[in-house]
Amino acid sequence: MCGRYSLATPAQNDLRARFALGESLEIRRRFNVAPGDDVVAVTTSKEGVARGELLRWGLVPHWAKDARTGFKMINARAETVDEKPAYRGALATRRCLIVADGFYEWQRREGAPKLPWHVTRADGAPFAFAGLWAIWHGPAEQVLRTCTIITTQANARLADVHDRMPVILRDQGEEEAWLDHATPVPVALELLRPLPDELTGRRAVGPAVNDARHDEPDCLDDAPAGGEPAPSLF
DNA sequence: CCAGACGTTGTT
DNA sequence: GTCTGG
DNA sequence: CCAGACGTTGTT
DNA sequence: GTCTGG
Repeated sequence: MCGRYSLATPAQNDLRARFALGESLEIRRRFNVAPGDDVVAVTTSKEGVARGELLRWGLVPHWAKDARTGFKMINARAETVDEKPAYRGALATRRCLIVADGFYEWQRREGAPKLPWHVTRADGAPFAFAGLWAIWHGPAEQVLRTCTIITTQANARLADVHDRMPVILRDQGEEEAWLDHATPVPVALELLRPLPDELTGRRAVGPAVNDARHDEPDCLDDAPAGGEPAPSLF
């Protein structure tokens, strides 16, 4: 799945050019983005123009009674996203990009603490998750713009760490197709594949990332020696 | 018809 | 809002 | 995803 | 165990 990620790339101007985020959007270096945070995203206006904005991670559908619903909807399964009532409408008209440069997966181990891995593109370049977004009108004048990250089966490169991974669009062409309102849903669904093994990089990291409130560079530090999976005793 | 869910992951 | 289950 | 709470009454 | 908050 995808419950934590990074956008640590220091070159903000490169990000603005690469993803058409606009000049005014504030882009902070993030080492530990968690559900409930405002995240850097690209949506499409009614006129069909891509624009950068901040969306709260955790989709709150327009019919939700309260905003806490979002914590249950941080991911949408690619295999069923066109069937689920909570996502089907968004799939047709509110697809978005969520800008990142890595994500974290926790590997469960017998007799040892869960080991976090930082997964990136093999070349370390920033990328976009395939996402969906929604607008929610709360009590008073409260308006929330929220999003979810689509997940799929993990590729072979990550199979020993976890069985799910977020959908990372492969290139700018796929990103434009995902954002384009003219792309029919069946065509958009074809983009929801695992990143190819040869484009995937991974590195075990230390426990700093475990705490969602800790958003510091040491989240990316190498796992301490002995943190790698020990040979099974049996 | 009304009531209640609407989500994913991992673990038992 | 829309679908499913009762 | 992980971490941390999981409760009520009454008083400030 | 399950829910909430980050």
